[in-house]
Parts: sequence; structure tokens; C-alpha cells
Amino acid sequence: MARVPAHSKTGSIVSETPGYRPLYRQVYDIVVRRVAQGDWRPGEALPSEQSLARELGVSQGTMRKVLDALTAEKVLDRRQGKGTFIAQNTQERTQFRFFRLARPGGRRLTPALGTESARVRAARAIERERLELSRDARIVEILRMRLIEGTPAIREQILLPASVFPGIEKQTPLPNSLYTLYQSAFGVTIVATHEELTAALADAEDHEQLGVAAGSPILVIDRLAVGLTNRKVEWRMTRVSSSNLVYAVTLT
Amino acid sequence: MARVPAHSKTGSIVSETPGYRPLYRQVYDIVVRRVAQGDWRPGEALPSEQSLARELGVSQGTMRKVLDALTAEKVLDRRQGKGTFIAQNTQERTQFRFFRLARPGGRRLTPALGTESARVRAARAIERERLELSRDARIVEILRMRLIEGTPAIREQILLPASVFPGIEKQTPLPNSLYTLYQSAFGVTIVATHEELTAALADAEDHEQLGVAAGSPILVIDRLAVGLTNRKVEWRMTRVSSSNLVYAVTLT
DNA sequence: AAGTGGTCTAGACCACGTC
DNA sequence: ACGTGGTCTAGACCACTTC
Repeated sequence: MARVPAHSKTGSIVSETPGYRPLYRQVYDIVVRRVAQGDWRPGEALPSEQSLARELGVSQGTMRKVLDALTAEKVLDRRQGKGTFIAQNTQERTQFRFFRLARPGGRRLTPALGTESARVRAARAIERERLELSRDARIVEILRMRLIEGTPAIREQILLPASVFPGIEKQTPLPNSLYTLYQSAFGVTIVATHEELTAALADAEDHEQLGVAAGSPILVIDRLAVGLTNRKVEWRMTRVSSSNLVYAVTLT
Repeated sequence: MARVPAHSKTGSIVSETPGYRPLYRQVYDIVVRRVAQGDWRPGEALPSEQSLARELGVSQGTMRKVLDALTAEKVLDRRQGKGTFIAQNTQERTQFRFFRLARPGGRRLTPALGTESARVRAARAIERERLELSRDARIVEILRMRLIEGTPAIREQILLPASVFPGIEKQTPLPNSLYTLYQSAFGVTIVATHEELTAALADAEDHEQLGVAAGSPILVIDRLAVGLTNRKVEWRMTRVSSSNLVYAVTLT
């Protein structure tokens, strides 16, 4: 990689506006692009720090800074003595990372699957807006119910751009951990979710499917999930029969 | 700092069980201890990276690793060309960091203060347990109400170990951002909070103080805040009249 | 011009996992 | 024994702030 400060008194040839762009930032972008376009499969090992550094023409220290950053973002997984791997959204890992429901006091839970349905249809205006889809986009709508220790407790409506997950509606029954499927079958790695929580009252469908009285308190989670290239790839509405379940999160 | 690998085939003299403890980890602990015991005041500059490294007998690179880590944890604040400072829990900063209520869609809110009261009393068993207090501990109980755009919307019950915040109950009216006060007046820096959210129905007091009908949905936030030395320093129960307010959080 | 943090390099050695 | 990531060092130069 050329040692060009990108910004100097002697008007430089390369680089445009951004003023100054550290080398590790440029290397970071290169590696992210490669990961996003699937140069390596989930779980697969990248070349060693040394060889990547040589290949990209930077020092090992700079390469390390990049790989460490991607490890912090949970895109990569480094293991001393073994190598650097594409992080896998395994069931257990995704569970702990994005599934925040627990018993009061903190004990983690693993929900089981109840009924589910999936179909493809035209996207509504609000759905196109939230998922940033074009006018004639189609979406996959998944409705499912999940059990906590045998009891219906969670209702989910999941909306996906059909173009990103072609044919996913035929893959029923869907696995408990969708994010694992997104990554392994569609190359989509979820790196972050934006959630908005509110309290609501149980409606007729909650009553019917969750077995709670209409008017019971329900925790509603509105989640937008974004992939590696910052694309919005899932909109999920979750309704939780709140008695004896909490949404647990740590802020730092 | 002695270059002792702490763990080697030739039974070492220093260090006990932990097996292996990197140098930067030891330096980190030293700096945290100094910050926690108030060697520098909030907003004050630390010595430069170079001089700290010299003082502790490590290289600049190792010192940097420590200071960068503490910056990531928001304990320090580094500014190129100026120096390294003790991060201040200013109103704006704490607001965005630990106050997660917003309008649906994400617009941030700044609540105004309503009524409040504060008193000291003996800690109940459950309070002693959650705050890890001794048998005869006393706590400060603060009850307050907060307004969103002029409308009562939030009720808070705040419980503090009286020994950590001596005399805080006399400082009424308390500022909107308590964490700023904790840091400036009591040397307590909140570094993380553990929250559990549930949905509930408005009770008689919610009806009375928030002006909502009994049976309306209420978002309940149970928060435990921890300080620099991992001590639990605040237990807060927040009840939010949920209509038109959401709890917004990003998971990574 | 001087001082601070930010980037980058080259090289040494350590700890861990595998063969 | 070997290869990988993890730690640590010493030194150079860059960018930002202040004087």
C-alpha cells in the first residue's frame, strides 16, 4: 500500500475530499469489502496476519489494528495459536447477543418454536420506507409464535426484502435462530440491531395466540436489523407476554 | 515496571494464581485505581502519555494501549494536540448515554423536573441484597416525577447507599442529571447500567401522578448502576407512561 | 516552535494450539 | 518443532492545538 499521506501541502495526486485518511482505515475498508462479498465463508480462516500484511503492503502492526477492530465488531474471531476466522452467527452466540429476553434477575432463556407461516407479498409504503426498498419491491412476511418453557409467550412478525432472501419462505420450518440461517444460506451477516420498546395492552390476537387476557400488559419490541454493508435487512415486531419475562440490557 | 513474565517454567517469585498477566493489564489496574481514588478531578488533564510511560517504566506503546482502553470505556477522554482528561459525566453526555427514552423514530428528549422528595431510612432486605449492603446499612430514597414537553410522563424511585452519598438528601432540588452530581459532588463515576424492562399496568399512583387511566400500559425500567470499581451504587425503578414514548437501544 | 495525541514501522519474544 | 495470534519495545513521522 502506497505510503501517501493523502493530504499534504504539496497537492497530492491520490485521494479526494476526506482530507486525511489513515492507512489502517483504508486497509479496514478493503478487508470489510472482501468479507462482505464473501471471499471467505463463515467459519473459514483468513490468511495469517503476517501474510495479509505482506499482501496489502503494510506492517504487521497496522494489519493487527484492522483485524482487532473487526474482531471487536464481532465480524472476525481471532484465536491465539489457531488463526483469524469469519465469525459465525451460531445459535448460541446470536441468542445471547440479540435475544435479550430473560427471567427477572438475569437467567437466560432459549425459546422453542410454535406455529409459523411465511408468504411473499408486495411491500407496503411504510415497509418500503423502513427497509429502504424501491417502489415495486416485494417482501417476505413471516409470522411465528415461540414458547418459553412450553408456554406461548412471544409473537413475532418478521419482514424481509424478498430480493435479499430469495426463496426463504419455502424453507419452513424455519430454524429457531434466523440470523444463523441468514448468514449460512444468504450470506447476510447481521452486525447490529436498532430496537424501540414500548408497553401495550394485549389485543384479540394476543389473547388468542398467547393465551393472555385482553388488556394484559405486553412488551412490544420494534427491531430493525442491519447487515455488514449497513443495509437494512430485517424489520421485526415482537410482542411478549410480559409476566415473568424481562428485556435485559447493559448500557455502557 | 519489572519485566517479569509472571508465569514461566522456572517457578517465578512474584504473582500468584492468575497464571499470566500482561503488562498492560497491570498498568491498567494501576491507572484505574488512581482514577477511582480521585488522583485527578473530572475534566482535569492526566500527565502526557510519554511521562506516564516513563513514570511507570513501560513503553509508550503499552501506555497508549491502556489509555485507549480507558477511553473506549468512557473513563478518559483523549484529544489530539491537547491531552488526556478524566471524562466528565456532563448533562448532555450522560443524557445520551444512559437516558434511552425517545419519540418513536428516534428523536431524543430532554425531560424536565417535576415534584421530588428525598429521605434517609434503613435499607430493606431486598435493597441490601441488590445494592450489596451490610445488615445495618441506610439508604437514601428519592422519589421524583419528570415531565416530557410539559406533561408528566416519568416516575422514578431512586435508592442510594447513604454511606456513598452522604447528605445528598439535603441537596434538593436535585439536578436533572443525577450522574453528573454523583461524579462532581461524591466522586462516583457511573460506568455501566444493567437494565431490565417489563410492561405493566398503571396503578393508582401512576393514575394520580402521571394522569393516566388505571390499567393503561406502563413501561417499567429496573436499573442497577455500577461505578468504576464495580460497586453497585444506585438502584432505580422508572415507570414511563408509554404512549408516544419508546425506549431506544442499539445492540451490537 | 513546542507539546500532545495519532499513525506506522520493524523486530523481538511469549503463549497457545497442532502436528 | 512450527505456525498462529498476543505482547512489548524503540523510534520515526504526522496532525492538531496552543503559544
